[in-house]
Amino acid sequence: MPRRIDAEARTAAIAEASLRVLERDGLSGLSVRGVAAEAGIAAASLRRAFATQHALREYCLQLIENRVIARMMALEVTGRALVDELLLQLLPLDKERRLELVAQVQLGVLSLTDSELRPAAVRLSDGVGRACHAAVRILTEAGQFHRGRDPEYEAQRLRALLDGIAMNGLWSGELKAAGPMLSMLARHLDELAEP
Amino acid sequence: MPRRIDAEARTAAIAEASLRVLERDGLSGLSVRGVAAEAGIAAASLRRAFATQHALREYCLQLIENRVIARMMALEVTGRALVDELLLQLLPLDKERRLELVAQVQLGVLSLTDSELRPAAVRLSDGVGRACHAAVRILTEAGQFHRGRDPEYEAQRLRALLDGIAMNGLWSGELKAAGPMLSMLARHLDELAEP
DNA sequence: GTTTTTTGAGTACACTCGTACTAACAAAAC
DNA sequence: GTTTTGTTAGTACGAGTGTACTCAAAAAAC
Repeated sequence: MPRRIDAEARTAAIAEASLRVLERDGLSGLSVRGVAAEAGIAAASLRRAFATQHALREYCLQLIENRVIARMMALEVTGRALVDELLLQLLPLDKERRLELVAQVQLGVLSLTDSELRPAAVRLSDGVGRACHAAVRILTEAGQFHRGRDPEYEAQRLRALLDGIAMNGLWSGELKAAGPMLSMLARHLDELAEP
Repeated sequence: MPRRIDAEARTAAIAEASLRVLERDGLSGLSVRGVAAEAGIAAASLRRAFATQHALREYCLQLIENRVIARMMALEVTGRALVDELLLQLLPLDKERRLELVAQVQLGVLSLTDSELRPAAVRLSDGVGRACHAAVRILTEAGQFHRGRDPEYEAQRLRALLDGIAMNGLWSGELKAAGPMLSMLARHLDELAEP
């Protein structure tokens, strides 16, 4: 009976268009009409996939989480190299990751004053924290984490540092700050193995 | 001839009302009518002080910078204690500082897609960087910065860490994260004096 | 007193917003 | 073929937006 049942692909395509709109026009551009135009569909079709704008914004955060996790799962290295690649998925090093991060920050800031959106934003934020704890664990197993250091403290400090590097990278234009971001993170990880 | 010439006090009062609106309602609440209502004045009076909404947003960033700098100038301690107090002015430890930080992040994120607002946001961001460089310099002069460490690297890392701590503090509710933020920063500063 | 300037309140315009409809068209399932 | 479902286009509503006016009231300066 149904004409087509690619509901998942449709919602994903809409959410990806939303991310592009968020990076180009910011929060004010994330409207039903604007996203529908970016996705190349009718506004009514969008509202069939997402009944409210809140559902759309929530799914955007979900999509970002899914994309980051997918990239992390696809990594095939181990030890320190894995930690490097893991954390690099959270920095705005190329167009794709910058797109995700800008969208995440825009929606995250919105969640500060939109209580409905907070749970989704907090979930994504918690994911970053888990990744940093995992990074410390992997370093420990690889013998690249000095036994005298406090794993819990270092995980939290790494998380804050990572967020700070990412934010500073956002203020700078596109790729200008890719080098400094990489070297600072690498240098910090190096230090974890020593004193 | 003029009725009153307290133009500066008026603009400052409006901008302070804007910060309150930004924290309570977010960017979407920063409208001419909304801010005028919060400031307790007529919308026409607001538009006499700020001809465009862009001028209002720009002055909000200016006001935040002025307030932070004023607090820093008022500090009367030296050495490590000065560094502590200096950096604490940039963390959301109480209502006033959280208000400023939320407003700053809201406008900063807006500046990502509003090129007119970028210069003001970048100026404020640069101020944070200068504060971190000053912090490292003060620590060095006080003998609390190990000679083996790289001042430039440590200043940049401190800046990223500070931003990250601040952002993480924002996602957490109000004062819940004040303790962890303080201890993490203190511990990091302690380490700068050693290895 | 009069004059001058700012404020306050109100109104208006053209626009966009989220949301909710309708009606016509297209394609797959039976 | 018919039926069922999804897409499209269009319209409509009430609300909010930035911006731009007008006009009466109020207060300081002369």
